[in-house]
Amino acid sequence: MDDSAPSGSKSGHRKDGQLAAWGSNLTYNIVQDLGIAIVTGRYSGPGGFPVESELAKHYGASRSILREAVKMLTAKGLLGARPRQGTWVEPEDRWNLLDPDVLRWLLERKFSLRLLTEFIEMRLAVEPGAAALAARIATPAQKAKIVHAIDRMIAASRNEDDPLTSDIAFHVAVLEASGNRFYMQLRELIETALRFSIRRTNDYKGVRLASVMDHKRICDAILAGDADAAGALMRVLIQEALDLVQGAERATLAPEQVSST
Amino acid sequence: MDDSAPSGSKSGHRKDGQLAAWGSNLTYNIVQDLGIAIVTGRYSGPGGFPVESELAKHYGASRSILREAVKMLTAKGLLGARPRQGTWVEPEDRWNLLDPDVLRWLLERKFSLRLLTEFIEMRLAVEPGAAALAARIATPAQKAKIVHAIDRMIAASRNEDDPLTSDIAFHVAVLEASGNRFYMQLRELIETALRFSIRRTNDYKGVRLASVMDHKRICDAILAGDADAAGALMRVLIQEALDLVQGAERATLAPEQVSST
DNA sequence: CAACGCTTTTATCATATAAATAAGCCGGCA
DNA sequence: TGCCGGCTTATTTATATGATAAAAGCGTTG
Repeated sequence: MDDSAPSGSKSGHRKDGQLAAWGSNLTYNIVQDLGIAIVTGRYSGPGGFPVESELAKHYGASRSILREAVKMLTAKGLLGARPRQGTWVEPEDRWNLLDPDVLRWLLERKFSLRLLTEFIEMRLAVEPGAAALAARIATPAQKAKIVHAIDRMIAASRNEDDPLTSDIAFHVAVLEASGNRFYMQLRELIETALRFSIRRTNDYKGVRLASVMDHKRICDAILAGDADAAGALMRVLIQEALDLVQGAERATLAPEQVSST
Repeated sequence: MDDSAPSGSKSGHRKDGQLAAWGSNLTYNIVQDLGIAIVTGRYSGPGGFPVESELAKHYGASRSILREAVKMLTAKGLLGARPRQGTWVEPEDRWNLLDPDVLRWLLERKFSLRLLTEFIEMRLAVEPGAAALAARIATPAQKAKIVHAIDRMIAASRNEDDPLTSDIAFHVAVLEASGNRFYMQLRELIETALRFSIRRTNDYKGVRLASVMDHKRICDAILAGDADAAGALMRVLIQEALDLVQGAERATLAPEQVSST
C-alpha cells in the first residue's frame, strides 16, 4: 500500500554514487529514499512535502537524522525550507542535475528518453572537446589507459570481456586524459548515463565490430596527437548515439504519426 | 590571529549561490565559512579537520547545527566522516566542481588562472553546442531575450548600460534558449565564472565595439536558425577569451622565460 | 485597516546513549 | 626474545530525545 521505505529497509546493493562510500547508514538510506521519492514526484502533488515530525515517524528515525538528510538534499537543490512554511520540493530547474546522485536517481527511477537525449546532447559537446585536449596533453600513462580500454573492447568483440564496462572505460579514460578538472567531473555522470544509454538503446546484441573500430580510430588520433581528428571522430561517434536515441524518442512520442505523415 | 568567522559574523552581502535563498541563517553561514576554509586548504595540512566538538566550540554553535553544515558539505563532496576516524577533507578530485557553491568558493577565494582556463575550455565545448541548439529550437520569447541582451550590450558600448551584466545576460540567454536542462544547469556556473573571467582578463577599459558585433553576429545566426554558423561563431568568440587567459597564465607561470627563449 | 497576539513549523540548543573502530594491552607461544 | 592473537579501552561520529527560540502566516480586534 505504501511502497516507500520503512525503517527496516536493508536494500543491500549500494555500490553507486558518491554517497556510497559509507555502507549502511541510516541518514544515507533516508537520503537515497527521499531523493528517489522526490525526483519521481511523490511529493509534488497536493499535500507537498511532509513536516519534519511526520517524516521522522514515517522512517522511524529521530528528527536530528531527518534534518541532516533534508539538509543534504537541500545542498543538492532538491528541497527548501522555512519556519512556519515547512519544507518543499524546489522546482525542477533548481535541481542540481550535474550532481551524480541526482542524475542517477533520475535515470534509475524516472527514466525518460527526453532526459537521455539532452544528456547525450551535452556529451556531444563535451567529449569531442575532451578528446581534442587529450590528443594534445595526455601523459603516457593516460594514453596507456585509453589503449587498454580499446584492447578490452576488442576482446569484448570476441566475447572475452564485458562490452558495457569496456566501452565505459574508454570514454572515462579519454575524459581523464583531458587534464581538465571539469571534464573529469563529468566522468561519473557519463559513467552513470552510459550504463543506461547503452542498455536502453541497446543494439548490444553482439558488439558491432564497426563500433569498436570507430573507437579505435579515436584512440589512434589521440596517440598521434591529432587533436582535430580526435575531436571530429568523437563527435561522429556520439552523434550516432544521439541519432539512435532521438529516433527512439520520436517513435515513442508519436507512434501513430510515423505512418500517417 | 584567527581569521575564521566567530559566531558573531554578520556578513551581510549574500546575494550569490543557491544557498543564498535564505538570508541570515546560522547553518548557512557556517557552510559558507567552512566551504571557503576547506577549498583554501586551511584544513589540508597536518591536524586535518577538527572534531565536531572543537568545531562547535569554534563557531559557538551547537553540535546539531555543525553536523547539519558538515552534512551539506559532505553532499557536495568536500568532506567525509566516520566514527572514531573523525571528519576529513576529501581529495580535490572528489569535490563537486560543478556545484555552484563549490565553484564560487574556488573562484572567489582560491582564484587561479589554471582553474579559469579549464573552465573556459569547457565553455569552449559547451556554449557552441548550446548556440547551435538554440538556433534550432529557441522559442520566440527566448529569442527576444537574446536580442534584448544584445541591445543592452550595444547600449553598454555607449555607456548606457553595464557591460559586464549585459554580456553575462547574453550568454545566459543562449544557454536558456538551448532547451537543454544540462546546459541550463551550467547557467549559474557560467554566470559566476564570467563575473571573474571578464574582470580578471579585463580588457574592459571601454567595451570594444568589435566584441559587441561578434556577439550580435551569433544572435543573428540564432535568429536565422543557422545552427552551424551560430556554433562556429560562438566557438571563435570563446576561443578568443581562452587565448587571452592562456596568455596571462603563461606570462604568470614563467615570466622570466618569456624573453629568454 | 493596522496592530496585536496565536499557532504552526523550522531553527537552534543541550544532553544522553549507541555503534564503530583505531590503538593499546596482555598473555601465550615459537 | 619477539611476535601474534584476541581482549579492552578510548575516541569520535551516529542516533535519540526533549526543550526553547525565531520566523511567518492568519485571524481577531480596536
